[in-house]
Amino acid sequence: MSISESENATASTQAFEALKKDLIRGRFAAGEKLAISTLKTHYQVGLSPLREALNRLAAYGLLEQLNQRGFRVPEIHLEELDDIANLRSKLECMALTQAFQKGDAEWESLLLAAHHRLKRADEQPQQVEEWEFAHLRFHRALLAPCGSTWLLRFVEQLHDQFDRYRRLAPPNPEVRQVLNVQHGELMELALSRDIAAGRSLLDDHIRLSHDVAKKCCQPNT
Amino acid sequence: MSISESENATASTQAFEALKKDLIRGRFAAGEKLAISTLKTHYQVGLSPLREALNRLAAYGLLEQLNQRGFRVPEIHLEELDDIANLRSKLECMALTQAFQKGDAEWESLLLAAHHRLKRADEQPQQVEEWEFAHLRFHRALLAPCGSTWLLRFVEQLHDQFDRYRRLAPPNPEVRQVLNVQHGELMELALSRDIAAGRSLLDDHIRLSHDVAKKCCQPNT
DNA sequence: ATAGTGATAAAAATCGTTTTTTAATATTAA
DNA sequence: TTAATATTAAAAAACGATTTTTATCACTAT
Repeated sequence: MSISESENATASTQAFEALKKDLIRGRFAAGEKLAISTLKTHYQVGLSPLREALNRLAAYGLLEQLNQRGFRVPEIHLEELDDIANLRSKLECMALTQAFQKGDAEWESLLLAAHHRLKRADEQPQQVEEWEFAHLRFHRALLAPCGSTWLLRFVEQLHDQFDRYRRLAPPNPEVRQVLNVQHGELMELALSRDIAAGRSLLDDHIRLSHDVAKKCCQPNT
Repeated sequence: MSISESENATASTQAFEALKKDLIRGRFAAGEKLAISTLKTHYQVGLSPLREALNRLAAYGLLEQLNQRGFRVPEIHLEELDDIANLRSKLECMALTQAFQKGDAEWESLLLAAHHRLKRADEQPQQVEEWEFAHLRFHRALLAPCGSTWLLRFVEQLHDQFDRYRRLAPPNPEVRQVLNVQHGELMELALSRDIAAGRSLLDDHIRLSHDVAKKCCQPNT
């Protein structure tokens, strides 16, 4: 997703990425109206690049844009979480099938590496953002060779949407433990190209996170 | 998609919609670098709203954004057309299944109306944009009650991408004739809730357009 | 008391200019 | 002649100020 090769990022792009992270992390309340002048001082950017970032985020679906009355954080709805999770399952299983068919030895190495990094990050439970990033990268690596740019794009977008809901729930070590085991198993199934088992496990994996996220979704439905 | 309720649209939104239309219509050459100052005079908007529109279009996938070097129209690639068409088939068939299950009498009426408007538009072959709009609306109406906001969003996005390719091909009355018959059949199958036949026909429908579009895709692969 | 109207304050959107970065061209050294 | 460097021109990005729109609140009339 990130346009920037971490170097020459414009103020727009930096603001976009910082805001995106904070929106997924839950720094803003659901339904909250964003005060542009506040954001301006907080993110230390001018008005123009900030507005460009907000426009991108609205087009991406992490903000709502209301003509002549600014931007607001989307509300949380149980039905939307269900929609996101269900579609995510379908699209990721689709991608997994193709990835298992097309993935080569290079892919296996990268997946192994991503999994290792994820396990390492899991040993530092205080560094939440590092784990989140490693987690995202593992799931990306798993589906990367599926061959469809657009499918990967939508999967990423749904993953971001899903994470916004998931991260409303408080950390749960037991569940985390299960999810981590599943990551290892997904990697193994990738190596053995077991499509049926892979799809089934990925589906369980998403459903488990979904169930946890659901519990924190009741208040503002 | 359109944020504006056609009234209080901001300059950003107007520029976004005008540019989107022109990008899909093929007013710009594939790969072309957009000269912002030219666009400014052409669309009669200031720099800020124009840049906001360009940022939205890039996030939507109708433009490429290169940090510090502006915006360009994406290249045309046969492989991408295949990707778009294949994914579009899968997602639309998914949506069709759910729509046929959930659609009610109100949906049937709206679909009937949309089909009628499409047939009328087809009698005025010189008014291309009117037909295109009616066509888009018919396909929207067909899948509307599928129950998944996100699926509809992705379907719409792929439809726009697909149309950019499709509209590179010169008009073909014979093919158009077949497609129109299929629209009527799709409507009939919707009324009779024949999911299997509906999926199969929708798949054929997309494949036929795909095949036509393919022929105009060779030069710059 | 309530609905409607007008004035005021706040915020969003837009504009024109300045700064920064990239691209093109010319210049110099190997 | 080629490659590297400096210079200039062009374009993108960002800023600060202005305009426009919306929201708030007081006031008036019913």
